[in-house]
Amino acid sequence: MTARVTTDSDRVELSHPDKVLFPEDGITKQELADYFRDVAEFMLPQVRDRPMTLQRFPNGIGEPGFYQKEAPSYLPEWIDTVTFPLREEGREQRQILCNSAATLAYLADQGSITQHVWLSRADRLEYPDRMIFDLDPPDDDFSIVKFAANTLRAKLKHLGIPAFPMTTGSRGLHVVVPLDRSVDFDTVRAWAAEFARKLAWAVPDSFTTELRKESRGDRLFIDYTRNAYGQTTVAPYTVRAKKGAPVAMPVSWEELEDLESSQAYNIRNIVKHLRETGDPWRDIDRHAGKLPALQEKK
DNA sequence: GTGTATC
DNA sequence: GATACACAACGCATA
DNA sequence: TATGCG
Ligand SMILES: [Mn+2]
Ligand SMILES: [Mn+2]
Repeated sequence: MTARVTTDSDRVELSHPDKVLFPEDGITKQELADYFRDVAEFMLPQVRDRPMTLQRFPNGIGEPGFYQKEAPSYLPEWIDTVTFPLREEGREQRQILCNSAATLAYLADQGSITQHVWLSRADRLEYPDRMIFDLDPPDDDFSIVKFAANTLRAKLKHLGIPAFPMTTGSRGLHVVVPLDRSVDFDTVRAWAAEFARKLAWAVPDSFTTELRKESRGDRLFIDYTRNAYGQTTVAPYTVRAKKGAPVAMPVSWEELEDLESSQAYNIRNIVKHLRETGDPWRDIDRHAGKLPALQEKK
C-alpha cells in the first residue's frame, strides 16, 4: 500500500462526461460519476484495501467490455495499489485499491461500470475476511433465490454464524459471512463447499453445487468457488452492465422478503432508499468470527 | 481510454 | 495533428 | 493437460 491522498472527487476531470454508457437509458459517464459520489460513504468501507478488478465499457454497454486486473502504467500516483504474487510461480501483479471517492470518480472516467473485489484485504491477502455463498438461479425467478437464502441463513444461524444478504443486480444474491481472518482461503472454501453440499443434499430438487452447467438442470447453483485467492465477487454498490443500470445492493433480511428481483435497485432509485434506511451492512465487520468444525450430518 | 507508431 | 492499432483476467475443479 | 466456469 502506498500513501493515502485526500483528493476531492469533484477535482477528477471526466474526459467525455456526456458520453452515453447505457444507450437504452441514456445514462452518461457524468451520471455514473455522480452515482459514485453519492454512494461513496457506503461503498468505500466495503471495498477499502481489497484488490479491485475493473470491468470496463469505454464505449458503453452496447459494445464489448473487458476485465482489467493489472493496474495500468498510466494510473495516477495518488491512487493506492498493492503488489502481490500470483499463484503461478514467479509472477506478480499490481492491482488498484479503491480507497477514496476520487478513485471512484477516476474509475467512472475509465468507463469502469462494474467493479469486482477480493474477499481479503491488502495487509493479509491469504486470509479472507469474507466468506461468500453466491446463489445463482437457473432463470429469472427470484423466489427460489429467497428460499435458498433464508434456508442458508437459518442453517448458519444454528451454528451461531451471522450472515448478510446482497442482491447482485443481475439474477442472484450473495450471502456474506464476515470472518476474523484466522484461516486461509483453502480452509474457508473447504468449509463452504461442505456446507453448501449439505444444503444441496437436503433439497436436491431445488439446489445443486455442480460446477458444470450441464449437470445443474433447472436447479439453483450454490457457488462456493468464489472463496479463493485472487478470485473476486461483485463489489457492494457496483453497477451492472445491464439495461436499467441495476446495482449490487446490501439489504437487511427483513427487506429481502419484499424484493421481487435482484435488480430491484438501480442507479436512479438507490440513493433515495439509502437515505431512508441507512446502510444495512454498517456493522458487518463487528460480527466477524470463526468457522466452527462441521458435524457429520445436518 | 490511453500510449505508441506512422505519415 | 490526425489516424490506426494494440491492449486491458485468473484460480480451481473436473474431464 | 485442456476446458468450463464465474
Ligand atoms: Mn452470482
Ligand atoms: Mn456465481
